[in-house]
Amino acid sequence: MAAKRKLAENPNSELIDFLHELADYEKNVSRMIHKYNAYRKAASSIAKIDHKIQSITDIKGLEGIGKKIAAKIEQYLSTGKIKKLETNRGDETGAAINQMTRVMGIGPTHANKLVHQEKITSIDELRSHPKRDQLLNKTQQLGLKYLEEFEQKIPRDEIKQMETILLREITAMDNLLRAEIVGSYRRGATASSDIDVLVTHPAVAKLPSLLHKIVETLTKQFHFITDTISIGDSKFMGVCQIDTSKLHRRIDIRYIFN
DNA sequence: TAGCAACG
DNA sequence: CATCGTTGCTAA
Repeated sequence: MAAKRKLAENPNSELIDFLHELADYEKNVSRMIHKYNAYRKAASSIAKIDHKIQSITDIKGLEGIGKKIAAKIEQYLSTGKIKKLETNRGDETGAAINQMTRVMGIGPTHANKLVHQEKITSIDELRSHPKRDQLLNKTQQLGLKYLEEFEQKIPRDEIKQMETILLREITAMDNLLRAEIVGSYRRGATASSDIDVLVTHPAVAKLPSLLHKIVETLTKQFHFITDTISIGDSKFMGVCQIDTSKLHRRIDIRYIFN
């Protein structure tokens, strides 16, 4: 295989990162979803520019860049910094809220509640909190338990091994069932953030309970699935592990029935 | 049971 | 890339 070339970096990536950071703060901490959208829109406009922005005239009139954001970009161009961003970074409460949102299932609403009502300021404090299990629903408890593992990318080779097991065991259950790994793995990625499985059955009006059956088998017979986050008739979200020496991984199984 | 929160 | 469908939780 040809050596993988490093993707040419966007000439304005630092500015784009700053805008994303401002956006996240508005969404997670200030709870201003419209400001969040405005920053995202501005960032995506700038991402389309293929040369390094030299002056404010390069972006004046660009879609999604109004007075307020233009002023911040001006600050960035002249000083390399954005005051608002520096202020945000100095906000310890805001930092705590952002930490909480690292946990799967904890969004802006719950993160704010944990920090403002329970005065929790870090992941460690959340872990050791006496009321931890009352403060978090089941999804969030799993998210906290596996936080560091879920933040690790899954090497392609590991997904390949999982693919072998999944395809074998699912077709063994019913030889009409077809399973395939989709998502970034399917698109050739060398590492993925989760495993995305698509299961189809050619027969019409097949029982919706088939997904439950698949999940039950992979859990009880093979101990491949270790936890269920949510399960309905068409979508399973959970946790799996190829063997006990490997990390726990996020897995989604979608079942398409006609 | 509706409506919110979170995920992908 | 954002919007929307699916799922779970909880207040009413």
